[in-house]
Amino acid sequence: MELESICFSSDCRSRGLFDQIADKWSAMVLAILSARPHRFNVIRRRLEGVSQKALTQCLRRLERNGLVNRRVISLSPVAVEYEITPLGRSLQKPLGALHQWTLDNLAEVDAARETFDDRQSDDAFGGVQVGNRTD
Amino acid sequence: MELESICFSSDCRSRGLFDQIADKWSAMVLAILSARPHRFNVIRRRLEGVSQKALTQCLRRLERNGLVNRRVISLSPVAVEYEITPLGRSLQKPLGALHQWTLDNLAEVDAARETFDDRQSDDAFGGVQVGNRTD
DNA sequence: CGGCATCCACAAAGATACTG
DNA sequence: CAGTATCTTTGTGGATGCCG
Repeated sequence: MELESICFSSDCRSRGLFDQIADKWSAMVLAILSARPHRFNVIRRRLEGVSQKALTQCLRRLERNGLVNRRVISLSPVAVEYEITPLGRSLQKPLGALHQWTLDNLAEVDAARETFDDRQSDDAFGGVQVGNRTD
Repeated sequence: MELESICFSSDCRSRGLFDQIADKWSAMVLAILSARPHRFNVIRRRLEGVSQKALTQCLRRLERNGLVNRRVISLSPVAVEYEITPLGRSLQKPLGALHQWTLDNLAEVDAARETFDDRQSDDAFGGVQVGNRTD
């Protein structure tokens, strides 16, 4: 299994990169941009729940890592467009596969969580309810 | 492109799940466990740089989401073994693909970062050095 | 419009110490 | 051995205000 080839040493630089690219906002932004370039506030609106700060940081990171390009279209009023790069497109597939996995296995994960949480409650006080997690 | 099927609404539950499963420690733990079950400190040692707290939390999360099983082998001295579940194995493939991507594209990302960082410095003070990022 | 700067609250990460 | 508890430090998210 190719997974065994993962490098575990603490100075393996792919660790840091993994952290930078594997987040849900990045995955969603790349998905949105895969169709065509978009402007900041359009992305912001489509990504219900993202703060402007979080989106700015996400786009900066994507830009710095070469996954999107930022283009100023016009000044006054300022218009900025973000477009996906070929490198960004290449990342889309694995990121999409991961997202697909969450979709396919949501139910099974939920079931596992219930089992786990029930077991925790029982362990804590033989049957006494302590309030269930809802996250 | 299947990526377009990503759900962007803020109540889409797959968002939260994405955040829970897409982290480097989880990917590495699953990779380690794919060969055979391992005990806590063995995993800890192979994952150079992970804190005991981070690993505990990671394993708890993996367990709660049904990706690994925790088995107490013996009491005094306490021995615990973690084994990957079928669900965990199914997650390994997409996670591994993501890791493979970081390996394949580290150089290209590095180049992009240099370009980006240089441009930032120039923008700030036409040529005056302000200290380069090293992260 | 597309940001950045600031402040605040809270969550997460680390280090250390202790336990069955 | 495999954690838990605690404390401290760092980071992140939200709200707000300002700018070109």
